[in-house]
Amino acid sequence: MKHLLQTIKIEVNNKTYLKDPESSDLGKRIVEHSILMIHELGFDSFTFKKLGDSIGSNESSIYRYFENKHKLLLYLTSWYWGWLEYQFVLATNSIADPMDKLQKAIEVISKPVVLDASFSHINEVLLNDIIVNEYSKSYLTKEVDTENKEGYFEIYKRLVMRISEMIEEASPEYPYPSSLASTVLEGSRHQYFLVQHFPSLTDCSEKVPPTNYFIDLVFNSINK
Amino acid sequence: MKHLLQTIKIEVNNKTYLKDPESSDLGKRIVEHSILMIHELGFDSFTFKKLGDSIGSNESSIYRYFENKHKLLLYLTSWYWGWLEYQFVLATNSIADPMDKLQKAIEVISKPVVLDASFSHINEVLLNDIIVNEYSKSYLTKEVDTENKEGYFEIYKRLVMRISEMIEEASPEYPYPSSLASTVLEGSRHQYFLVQHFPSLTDCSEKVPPTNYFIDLVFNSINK
DNA sequence: ATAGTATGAAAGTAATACTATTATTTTTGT
DNA sequence: ACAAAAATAATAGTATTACTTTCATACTAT
Repeated sequence: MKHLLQTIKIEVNNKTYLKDPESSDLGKRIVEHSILMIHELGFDSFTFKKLGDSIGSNESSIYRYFENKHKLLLYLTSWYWGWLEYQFVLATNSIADPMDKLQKAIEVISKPVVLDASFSHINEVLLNDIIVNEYSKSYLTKEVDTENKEGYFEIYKRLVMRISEMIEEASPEYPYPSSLASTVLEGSRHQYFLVQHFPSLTDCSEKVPPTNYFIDLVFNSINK
Repeated sequence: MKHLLQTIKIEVNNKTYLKDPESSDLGKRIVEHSILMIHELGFDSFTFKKLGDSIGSNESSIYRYFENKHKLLLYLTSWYWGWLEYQFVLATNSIADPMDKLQKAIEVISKPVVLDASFSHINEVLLNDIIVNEYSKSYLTKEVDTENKEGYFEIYKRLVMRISEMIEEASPEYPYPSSLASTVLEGSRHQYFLVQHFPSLTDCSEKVPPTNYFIDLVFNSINK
């Protein structure tokens, strides 16, 4: 996917950070290496201490950018959904036919992720893998309702609603557009998880992405 | 759902515990109060220290039953899936027609949970809520592949496969029975989560359980 | 009566998730 | 070129967690 504009910045809720990591070299290195490190160690074993050591910086400096590692995860996941939303809008915007539009939408959100050179310090392939393996941890907390009110999940919700609206446009009588939209977005990442860890529970594989399954699912649901 | 047998014991992988909690009074109180406490505090804030205090027992005594709180979560989740599988089999076993059977299966796994008096120290309603809000944490770990090999997710996998087989029986040509089965089981709990925390992302509600949505989804998929 | 088993109490350890203080380096405005 | 301000680094400290260890006590079965 190519960008039309040279300089795009994915806007993330500014409560996720104390200081915008895009505003400095250290900030970008924190983001860059946190992705590498969370991918390598898993979110639970990842600490700011280890991250500081790995980028030759100090724990306390990282705390000036992010309050704690949960907020960093919210930053990374919001960035991811913002990035995906951008591709989603770009790919579907010009399509007039509601069915074609919806099909394209499902493709964008369920196809394998490839590197996007526009954001040099962010490895989208690894970040996608973090989302597949850790995203639920960002909202499976006792603070989810407060954080939701504070807007930490806005981009994700907006994306689900965009899909939901497309389903409604393609089939105004279909009674479950929001549930179906959330099923496709959440389910898509879950199918990738199953391919990696529980291959017997899915018909998808390294070679068969969940795209065909979800296209089949959605179009059979709305065209009874 | 009534049980046919007076004394049913849900069998859980014995590696989840050091000493079977069903074998003693203290063990049962650990399980009983861990459910109350995880439900109240969330899994992340729950500790064996707090649990010990609340049941008037000692942290070290709890460690004699469960290695750590992750293993306790594996125990509770396995018990839950075993309990659900029992109801699933009981409800569907005698149905001959594959379509009726499948419909009943979806109902059992997606309907709201009610208290089951057969297991007096386990509150199934609260346990179900724990599954909705915490289940992913049992497998979103770096150890998932090892633990999967060691059989910690057997019951869950067996349940997905039972659903998958029913889908195949109802519609042998349908190409994604496993993916659809995992979507229904995982998606069902996700829809309950959305009802609780992100109601704008679902068409289900307190009054409309996800059952109808999933029946619609499955039957439109397999009867093109 | 006693050996074995279950539980409790208390203390200790290493790691985590921070906070606070002070020092040093870098950047910026004039 | 120089001073002030801002950013970063170094160090130390705290409370909590997730255990482990040791020892004491109680209860249980023969």
